[in-house]
Amino acid sequence: MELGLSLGDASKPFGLLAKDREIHTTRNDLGFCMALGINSNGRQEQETEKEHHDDDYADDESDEALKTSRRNGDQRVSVDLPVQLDLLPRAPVPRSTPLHQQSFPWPSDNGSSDGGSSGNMGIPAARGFDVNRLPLTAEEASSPNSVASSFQMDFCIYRGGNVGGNKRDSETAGNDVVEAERASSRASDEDENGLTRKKLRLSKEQSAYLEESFKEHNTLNPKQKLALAKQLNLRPRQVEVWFQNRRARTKLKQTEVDCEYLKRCCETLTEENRRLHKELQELRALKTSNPFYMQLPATTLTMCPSCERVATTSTSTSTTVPPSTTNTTDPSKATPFPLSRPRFYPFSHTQTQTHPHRSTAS
DNA sequence: TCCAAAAAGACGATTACGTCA
DNA sequence: GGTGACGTAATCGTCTTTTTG
Repeated sequence: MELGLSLGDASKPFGLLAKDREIHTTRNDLGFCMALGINSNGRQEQETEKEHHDDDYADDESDEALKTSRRNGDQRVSVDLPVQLDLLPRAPVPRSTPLHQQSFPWPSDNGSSDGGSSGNMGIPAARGFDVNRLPLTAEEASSPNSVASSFQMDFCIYRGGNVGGNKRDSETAGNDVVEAERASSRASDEDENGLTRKKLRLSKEQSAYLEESFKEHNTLNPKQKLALAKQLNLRPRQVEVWFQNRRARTKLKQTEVDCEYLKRCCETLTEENRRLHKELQELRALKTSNPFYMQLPATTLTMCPSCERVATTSTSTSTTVPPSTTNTTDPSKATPFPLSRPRFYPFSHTQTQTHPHRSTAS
């Protein structure tokens, strides 16, 4: 099943599935481009490797190292995106930061890449966005859900100065320090009761990098997730949640666009319906005023399917009526939809013409 | 080969937190 | 400083698909 919607450039053929590259390359041309497709087996190819669903990054790492592929390393990264939506600004995303200077370290298809060894993309490992992997005390380490780690990220970054190329002005940094201190206070409280939900704000760099990776893959397989988590020093669960929320936002935007488009279609069709009603009334009025108007045998009214000209054929003559000369409606109110259905123009026409597509004998 | 249970992932709905006007 | 709106990280429940015994 395929469903495609393209707004902004109807002249370009709209390809579905495995066209995400094309969509990306034509981003400058498209204001909005969306594709929905389901491949042959009805779902995106699923990553086969199993991964724990946990909140402990350390466990993630150790478990991941012990995992073996159930399909002999069949770590295929799906190319066919079930949903493709490009709602991004036309301006290309600036890649001036080191985060964007290199491609994403997606594990190769053979699964040989561990993400960590495939390149750091210019990101200093464990520096800059170290949210959860900074040195933990034994107590903190025993509490993987503790928010102390996120506090440590903030505090470490700004206490340690410009770490990892995070260039923030002193004012922002000062606010962050205050925020970090607040987080520290909360963290200590939360560690005691463990009830309050923790929430961290991803840095701009992290968000930008996740955004870039989302443009390449809107879903992640476990290896990709782990690699991304390593690169950004986030927990895999955080990456997973971010992608989940990002997909939800994309879908929401997509729904909004769909609604707007359907609304415009509805308005246009309503206008067209109103116009046709008006035309019908005019025809009925004409018929009433001239009761002999449509007394021709039905078999004498024919229409050319190609040019939509109505020919009133009699035993000896054939009269064609060009639509443009007989349409009583305002041309400026013509529907923007291409009207492919045949239209009947029953006005009498004294001028006898030869139908261009048929001989008078036929 | 069939089947049920388990596991994993995705999604929708919702909550809760951080930021800003 | 308080407050509401908004964005978003995080959680929960459910469903679907795949794997496994």
